[in-house]
Amino acid sequence: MKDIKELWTSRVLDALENLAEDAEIDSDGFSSRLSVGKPPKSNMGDLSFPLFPFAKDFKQAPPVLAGKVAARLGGEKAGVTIAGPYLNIRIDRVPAISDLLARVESSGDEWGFGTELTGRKVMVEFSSPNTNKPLHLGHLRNDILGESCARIMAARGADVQKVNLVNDRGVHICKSMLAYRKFGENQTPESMGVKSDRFVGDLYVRFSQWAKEDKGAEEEARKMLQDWESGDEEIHELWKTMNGWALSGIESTYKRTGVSFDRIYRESETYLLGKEQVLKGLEAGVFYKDEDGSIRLDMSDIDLDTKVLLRSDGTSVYITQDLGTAINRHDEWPFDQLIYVVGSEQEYHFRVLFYALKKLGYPWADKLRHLSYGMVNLPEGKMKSREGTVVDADDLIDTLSELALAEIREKGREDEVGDASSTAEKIALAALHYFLLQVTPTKDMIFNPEESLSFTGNTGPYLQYMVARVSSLIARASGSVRDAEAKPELLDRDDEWELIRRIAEYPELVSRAADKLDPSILATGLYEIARDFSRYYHEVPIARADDSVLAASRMALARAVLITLRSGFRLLNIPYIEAM
RNA sequence: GGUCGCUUAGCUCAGCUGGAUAGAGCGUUGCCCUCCGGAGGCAAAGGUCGAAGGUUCGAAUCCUUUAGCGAUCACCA
Repeated sequence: MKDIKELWTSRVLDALENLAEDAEIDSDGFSSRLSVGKPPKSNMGDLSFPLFPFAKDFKQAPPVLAGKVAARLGGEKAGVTIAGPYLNIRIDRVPAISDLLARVESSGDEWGFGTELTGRKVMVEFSSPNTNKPLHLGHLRNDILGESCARIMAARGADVQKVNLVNDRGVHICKSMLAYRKFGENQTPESMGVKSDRFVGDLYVRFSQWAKEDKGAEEEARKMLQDWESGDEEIHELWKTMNGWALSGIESTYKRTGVSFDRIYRESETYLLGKEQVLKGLEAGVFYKDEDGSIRLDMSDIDLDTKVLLRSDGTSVYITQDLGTAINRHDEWPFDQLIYVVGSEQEYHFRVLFYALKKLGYPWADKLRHLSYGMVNLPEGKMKSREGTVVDADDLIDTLSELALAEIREKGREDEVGDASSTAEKIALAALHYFLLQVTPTKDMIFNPEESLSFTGNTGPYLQYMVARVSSLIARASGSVRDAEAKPELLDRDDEWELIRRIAEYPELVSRAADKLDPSILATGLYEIARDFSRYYHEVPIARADDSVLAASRMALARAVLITLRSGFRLLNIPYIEAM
């Protein structure tokens, strides 16, 4: 379809340039002014070229010009019509259908893949959990964005490495450790029968309560951090144990949601990095020593203030280690792009970080990118851990899963589904992931628990349902339909052509999603295919069409729909199920 | 206060480089199971695209101003 579009664009351009030549008009810049669109109604054609931009050159009204171009392109016989100032093109359907169906079939699981990113090494950092509490809804958005973007870029040929920088040290980590010492009574997640990351998280909450009553709590936590940094053995033992609990719990959530990493970095191993770089920068004169003794970055070039890179006592701040880790990573794996999937509240931080690296003279500094995603808010407002309004990731998936299971039972589909609880879990993940991905990443979104649990309308389960229906349609096709050979010329309905067009555009959607780091482009596209197919399915008999050749032709279309949806599911990390 | 972002139907969101009558889902109202899976389909109602200027043949889209909301501006992470 893309080729056809390009072909017609150049034909129209040629026609315009020829006309210009005849009239001795300068045709420079015509190509940049020629745009291609889609007529509002499909019966008007498949491609449209507005001719307003050339009216001035020719000193002719756009409709007159459109008529001349149309005539030159062969007029109606060639599929070219005019509608006022628009030049509309009707694509020759039969060869396009036959070509597309063949391409989808032969690509199979790799339908939608491409090569424009081949050879590019892309590192994607996401998730970044703290080892003092379980994952929450905000992490789920982060995780699915990172995972999905990684898969989409890989589909377009990139060599992707997914990394996770675990925040496993610092005063907040000490807080849950301190709470354990004070209130833990040597219990373990096993002895309490709670998920291990939840166990640690509960202690963190316990600390906050204690700190409210006792002003000395914060001070004790700071003291503990100092002891940790000086290598106190007992504290390190406790730290290892509790981090192990937190991490194994978090990892089981990753596993549950289908998120994975190629490399896990721990802040406890990286937090000392960067100091050297800052000192080198000071020597080179790109940073300066303030009169208070701290080493700073002057950002007046980009209209920002100054930023401390090293404290006056010589210790690191947050950005120091980020400088160090970025440099380390590039040394280890010279990436062409490094994408940080981090909330929009850290935009300032990344501006500073990228600027500092540029000042240090690293040419790859402009290959860094902050994929800044918006906050997930609740209808009542922000999620706040202090107020206990944070939505826990596991709880949320549990709830979704229970609802899905209840739905399966209510519909009496337990037998057809096989393992009902595992199917329910897959439906829950589809609901969750699709909900989080259908919104443009950069925008804040509102998560209404009741509404988002809905399984009807534009939702993940709706897409799964369509896939399940098509799957069973294909699985139950009779032998005569199976054996018959599809004839593209029998797919002559407008709704069939519309479906073909959407399927044909799918690879471009994947490509655009990769380029913009925006899976919502794909999510919307998949929904439209599913919706159109659903309408078609209601409208015409497919497997039960009048004769087996017609049935086989429609089945070929159904198969193309299935292949496309399944491909999209993989890229969006939405589980595929054959029955629900 | 500075910087960045957001504002489209009652609600949640689409709207590709400016192009023909601004689209979905939910909710509301009314239809459709002798028919391949009703977690479905069809239809109706619902909009001065926050406001005001400007650029343009043409603006939800670009520019300026302005209002409301949010984030951010630590020797915190």
